[in-house]
Amino acid sequence: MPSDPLSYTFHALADPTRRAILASLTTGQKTVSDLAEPFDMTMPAITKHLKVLEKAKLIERSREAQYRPCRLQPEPLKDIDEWISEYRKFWEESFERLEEYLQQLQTKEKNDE
Amino acid sequence: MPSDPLSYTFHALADPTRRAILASLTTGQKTVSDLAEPFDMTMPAITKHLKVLEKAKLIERSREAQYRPCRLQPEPLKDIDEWISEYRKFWEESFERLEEYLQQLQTKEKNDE
DNA sequence: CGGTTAATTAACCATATAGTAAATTAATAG
DNA sequence: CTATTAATTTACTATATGGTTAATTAACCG
Repeated sequence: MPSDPLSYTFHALADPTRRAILASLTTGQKTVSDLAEPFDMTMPAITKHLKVLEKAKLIERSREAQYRPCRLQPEPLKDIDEWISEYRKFWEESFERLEEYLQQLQTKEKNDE
Repeated sequence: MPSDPLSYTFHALADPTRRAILASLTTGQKTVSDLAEPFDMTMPAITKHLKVLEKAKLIERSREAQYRPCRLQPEPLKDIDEWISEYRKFWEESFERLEEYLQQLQTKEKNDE
């Protein structure tokens, strides 16, 4: 388990349950029971997922009476977005090549008329 | 190991060696030995990392004589970019709130003059 | 106080990962 | 054909992950 922040974030996102938890938090803060409800999984399993998300700083937790509400912390996603932006030109280039190819096809069709 | 494509991609990216390999491939295709060279790691370890990247469709491989050149396949990064774009508004909102707060500070300072 | 609800911790299990060294495959070069 | 280079496969290790059940902590309610 590499311990640099970017690896932690990617690792935390590499699980559909954890991504679903994040999605669920986009509508506002939730308790652990709220978050666990849609999943066919015991509470300790959810607690573990939340720890992974917390370690990656993707969520923040507080305490309200016996509840421990979680809320989304988008900063690490921003870091991933920045990392990935270095690669954006590669799929944009592919897209340009595709466009070019499609234009060539169209030109060819016109010539065939 | 969740087997949906997005989880595979995030998992593949959750390792600094694999991200460095991808970065190295941005300058063009490379052989396995080329890719292994900067790392203090044996060849089989690199082969394993390449398999993870290949399974995630982040690289594509071919054969040229006794070499097996790798090249970048950016499509899965595009998928991640699309996934993350759903969350973009969250850090943009935070930024807006910060801007708002800074403006309030400035207004306050003017009133204090 | 005693009972209930929310959540975590502890102990455990099966499987996956990340690496190694040694053996093997595949193609080239002489 | 033989030796060399590139890379993979095999077999093995240690550690991490993702889940379970049972026990424990923490705060509220009557």
